Amino acid sequence: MVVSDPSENPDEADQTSGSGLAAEKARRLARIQELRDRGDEPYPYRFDRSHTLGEIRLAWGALEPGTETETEVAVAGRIMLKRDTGKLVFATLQDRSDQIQLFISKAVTGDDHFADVKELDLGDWVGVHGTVMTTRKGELSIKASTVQLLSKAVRPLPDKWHGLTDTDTRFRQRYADLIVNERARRNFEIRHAVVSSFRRTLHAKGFIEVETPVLHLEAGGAHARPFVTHHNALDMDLYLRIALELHHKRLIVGGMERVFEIGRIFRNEGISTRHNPEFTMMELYQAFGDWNDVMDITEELVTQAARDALGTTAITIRGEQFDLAEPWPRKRMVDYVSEAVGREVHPSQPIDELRSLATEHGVRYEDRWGGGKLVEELFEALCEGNIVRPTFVTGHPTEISPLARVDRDDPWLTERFEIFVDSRELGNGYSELNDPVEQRARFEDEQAAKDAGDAEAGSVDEDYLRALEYGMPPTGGLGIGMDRVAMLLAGVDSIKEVILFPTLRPEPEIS
RNA sequence: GCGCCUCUAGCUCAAUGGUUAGAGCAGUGGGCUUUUAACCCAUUGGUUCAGGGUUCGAGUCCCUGGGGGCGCACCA
Repeated sequence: MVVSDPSENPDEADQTSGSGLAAEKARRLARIQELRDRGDEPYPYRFDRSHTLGEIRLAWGALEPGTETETEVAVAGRIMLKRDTGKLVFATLQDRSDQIQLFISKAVTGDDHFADVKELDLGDWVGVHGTVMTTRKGELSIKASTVQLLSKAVRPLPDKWHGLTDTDTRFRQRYADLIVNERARRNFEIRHAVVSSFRRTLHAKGFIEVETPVLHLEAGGAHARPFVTHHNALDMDLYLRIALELHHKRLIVGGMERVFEIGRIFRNEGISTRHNPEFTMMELYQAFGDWNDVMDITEELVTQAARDALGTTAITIRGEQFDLAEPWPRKRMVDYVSEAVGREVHPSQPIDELRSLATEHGVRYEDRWGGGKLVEELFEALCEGNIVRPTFVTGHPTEISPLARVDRDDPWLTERFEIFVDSRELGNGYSELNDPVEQRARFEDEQAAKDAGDAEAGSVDEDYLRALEYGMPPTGGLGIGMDRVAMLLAGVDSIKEVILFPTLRPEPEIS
């Protein structure tokens, strides 16, 4: 550890007057030195607490005003507010669970200790021994006998009332955002509740949680541009995964029957209110099931997550109330498009008809696109934006679904669905294609598209085909964007509100 | 990548192109033993994102660059 002598840094040492940031830091650093000079440690190693603040409120929240108890407690947290009335100091202590007032009286603590309390700054961490009481006005408080500094904050907190509002600062300094913005803390509690709820639901259904490689030889399982990295010892490029799918289905071949993973995936694409380059995907695969089974599981997962995170299945989207517990509509993509254009649309139609339909509705297309791709583009342009309530859009054209099984009733379509909520895609699932011969043909189509210049197209994954050749049972598979579910339940419009440290450009200079 | 908006004290915000850029909070000094964003008195603190330009005069207008936001494009 390097300890610098403050005298070597006159910029910081000689600015204890004034009140700029540098002066404020210098003043607090001087206080630290003062404590050490007299033998006190401003950064002690540990503190034993008897209760969290939430536990205190739960147990004593109903005390009558003006009650003094004999109950000795030890609590710890950060000083958020201080109200100094002379010989009596009120402070607001915050821990993860709650905020509770400290009642610190000079007559109780003694003169010397009280002087130290006066020296505490907003932002300091303290451990407090005292008794539970309520004030005359009924505020639940800890009457402190000792207030021990646990960690001295050198940098001042943001505005005590307004908190942090500048989004740039909030996302860059998430630590400060979490300290002062209750809303930010709540969003991440919801996210946690969603993730743990998914795990509980899936464990109860007999799914095994697996961990599969992040570094891939081929970035398969989705259409997206990958990040490339390099392994020095093997001297080869590797791709960060863009999906979990292909490894999971290898495990189904291996006989694991029910697997899931909640993992980070990476897509080298634009950043927006709905996209972060790294995000969290839950994928699951269930042997002997098909798309209907995984649609049912989807409803159950999200509905249960709402119960666990919010205590209700009622949610509001764009001012409209919906109950997640009601069955979600299931409707074919071709039916959406047919409805939007006023006549029957299907990828089997002559390509010229579909192209003129695209032109008619202002949808630009490329000549290499087939009818299936055109139908999807029409759906995205004309229908996607109108879907508000949770909905399964089903029957994606085979052309755009290289890993999905063809619909048992329609060879142009697949047994595939996407979940849409508030115009956003929440997830995707299908009856898995398990015929190795057909899978090879689909891969070869992908490879042809890639060779023709489609940067997001896949290629032939020979190892995956070898796995299929051993035989994959009929399987239903599902992928859900966990960040999007968290957004839905937290009621926020930006994915950055549910990702602790979203991807940002580097800061020019930190002061 | 394109368009629009935005950036002022540690934080939250003011400031018709016109004195020396202000206020609240935080900080500092003083007062106060039941406060609740405590209060009262006094007070410190600025590279107005950066660099150019127009002007007698620029936080304000223009240009270039940077950060961020929103929209579009991209995005299974």
